[in-house]
Amino acid sequence: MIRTNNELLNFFSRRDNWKRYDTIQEKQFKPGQKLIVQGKEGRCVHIIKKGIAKCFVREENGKEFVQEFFSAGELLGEIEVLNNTCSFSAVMALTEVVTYYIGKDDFYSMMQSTGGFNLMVSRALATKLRDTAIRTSHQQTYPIAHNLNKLVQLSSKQAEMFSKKDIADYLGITLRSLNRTLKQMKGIDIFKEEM
Amino acid sequence: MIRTNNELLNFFSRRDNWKRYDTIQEKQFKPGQKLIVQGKEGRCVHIIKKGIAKCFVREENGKEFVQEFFSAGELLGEIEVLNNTCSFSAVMALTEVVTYYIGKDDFYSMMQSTGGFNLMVSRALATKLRDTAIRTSHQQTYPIAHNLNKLVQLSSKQAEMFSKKDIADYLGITLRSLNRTLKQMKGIDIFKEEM
DNA sequence: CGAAACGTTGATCGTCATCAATGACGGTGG
DNA sequence: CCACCGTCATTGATGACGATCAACGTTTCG
Repeated sequence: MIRTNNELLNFFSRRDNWKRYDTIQEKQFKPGQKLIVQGKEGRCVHIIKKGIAKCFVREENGKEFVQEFFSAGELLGEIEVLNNTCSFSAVMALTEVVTYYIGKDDFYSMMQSTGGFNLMVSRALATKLRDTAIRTSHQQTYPIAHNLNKLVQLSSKQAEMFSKKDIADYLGITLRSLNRTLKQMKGIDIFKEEM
Repeated sequence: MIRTNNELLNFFSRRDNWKRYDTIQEKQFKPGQKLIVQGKEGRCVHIIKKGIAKCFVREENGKEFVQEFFSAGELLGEIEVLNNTCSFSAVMALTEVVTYYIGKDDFYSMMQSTGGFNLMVSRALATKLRDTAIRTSHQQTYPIAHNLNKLVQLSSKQAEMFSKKDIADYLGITLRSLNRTLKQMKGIDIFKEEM
């Protein structure tokens, strides 16, 4: 549920790997603050040093859909930078978040000249794509209870960090429906006093 | 609906760009034949030269979910190769398909040494991720009619190529529901005699 | 001053009604 | 025979409304 990327985290935790790039610096975000704004052009990428952020889309009908929760090592904004497009989703800090900020040009420089960095980026993208595709398929083909069950089993501890609204948006359902389903599951399943 | 990638297509249409790699060769697939089998380890990637293929997941409950339809220039199998994993989805030729086949090792060589190729791959991944994410969000937050409407408007001509079952699986709905919705829409909307 | 009483607010749940999507079954037409 | 549709029943998810309860701050009274 919360994605991380150890490879990138390790890479950036060694300052030597990037200190020659001017624009790279640490940035702080308070809970609720946005790292990326939906509809804006992408001028930089972030790699999360610590904290948790949610990536979500606000649809025209007002509904929110949570693409993913990101934490240490995850790459943000790379899609927009690579394709020269505006961002289709927003990223907001849920906890205090610290990132490594990288300007667009430096990001491209690193891709071209810093050994292995392009592979790391490609792998990060491939993993995201894989996870997204698997999740999509599951959520489309199974009812709420099944998906919620899976989610709770995987991450009942982590789930405490999120508001129920966020979890509902992640599952693509209403808060009301989430509560209803949780209620039903408590009767049947193992997790009596979770969440 | 049918994705293409001109950048990669152009690159591979110039034979000089890749003729020094031993494993690269053209491969042919007849309609119904599989380019990638779900659950198998990824040992190669394909770039489609011509034809149309569908990428889909068979879930444990027997349902099929179509991730995407791919055509000229699209990259297949890169996720598995980059992450050293088994494929979570299958790819099957819908029409006659011709691909550029690239063995795993050559793919990595090209990423490292052939100028600009790694950027092309990253961009291809980024585009796929973007499209997938946008589609997911839409399908989760809008009813069938809305999504189907959008799909028909974008690609009423292309749609003739596919079986209705595939379109239904792409939308994550039943064939029955697809027919029902189409019927309803014909009464209301512009496309009287489509599909 | 401090404690009890009050009102406000937000989150959750019971209930009922509604809509969206599916399933079943039989009929029709190419 | 198969693809499609009419019909009806059913399940899944949502929406609306009111009741409840806990949290919190404010008021009131001894």
